[in-house]
Amino acid sequence: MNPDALRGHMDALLLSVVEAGPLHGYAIIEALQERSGGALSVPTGTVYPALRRLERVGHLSSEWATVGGRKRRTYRLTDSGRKQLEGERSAWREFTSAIGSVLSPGPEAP
Amino acid sequence: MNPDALRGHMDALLLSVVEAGPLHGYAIIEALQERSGGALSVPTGTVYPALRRLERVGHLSSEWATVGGRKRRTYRLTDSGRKQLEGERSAWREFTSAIGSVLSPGPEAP
DNA sequence: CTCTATATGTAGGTGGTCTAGATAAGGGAG
DNA sequence: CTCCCTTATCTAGACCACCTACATATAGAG
Repeated sequence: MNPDALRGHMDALLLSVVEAGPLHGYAIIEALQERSGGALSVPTGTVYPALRRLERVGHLSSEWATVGGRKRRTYRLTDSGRKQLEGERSAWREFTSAIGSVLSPGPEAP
Repeated sequence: MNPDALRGHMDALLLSVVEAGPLHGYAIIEALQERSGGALSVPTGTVYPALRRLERVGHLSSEWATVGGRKRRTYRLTDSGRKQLEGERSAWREFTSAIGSVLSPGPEAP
């Protein structure tokens, strides 16, 4: 997967993964891999800063938890984040539609 | 359209637009707008350097023409570019599939 | 003459992502 | 006990595709 292709879609991916329930960063990375059928392997150096950015703008909130001696920062979708995710989903549809119509070799039918 | 979303898909768009026949930069920008239903308005500062980059790597070739006193640099898809476009199209399908499966709220069926 | 459309190009800035490395604790293998 | 893998988080710095803004030039309309 070309890294540049993810530009501008990272937020949607992260928000979508934590939609069902709170998750910590490491689990988010695994969830991305799993739900994409292994196609998405996003490095930690991308995910952790992105999560902090999303928290900074208010789309996520976080709290620390300790499970089995391991410290985790668990992220939760805020109301703002839920609205944002809605917007991201419709933006995604518009985006794929626009690119798809340029990429598809078929000429317009009369 | 969020500019970042286009990252990594510009090549596919440009190659696809010149697939049917040679076009010059200005016409390529108009074709992108038209074929996307107005969704894609890519600035000249993006397109011209991108076209030069694609020529540098051999996916496009160019020649100057003068039409009605205006100078145009007309770009043509090379064999290498045609192969590249094929690859870009399949990459696009994989990309949309991967993102789509993460973004879609539906849980996997048993 | 002025303004718009056509047409191409560059310099410099932005910012999200990646690379690479640091830190730390649990648990199994040997 | 020691080594190593997994789990878990974080940051500094580099990269580079894209954008903004500007410069240049001709044709044609008003």
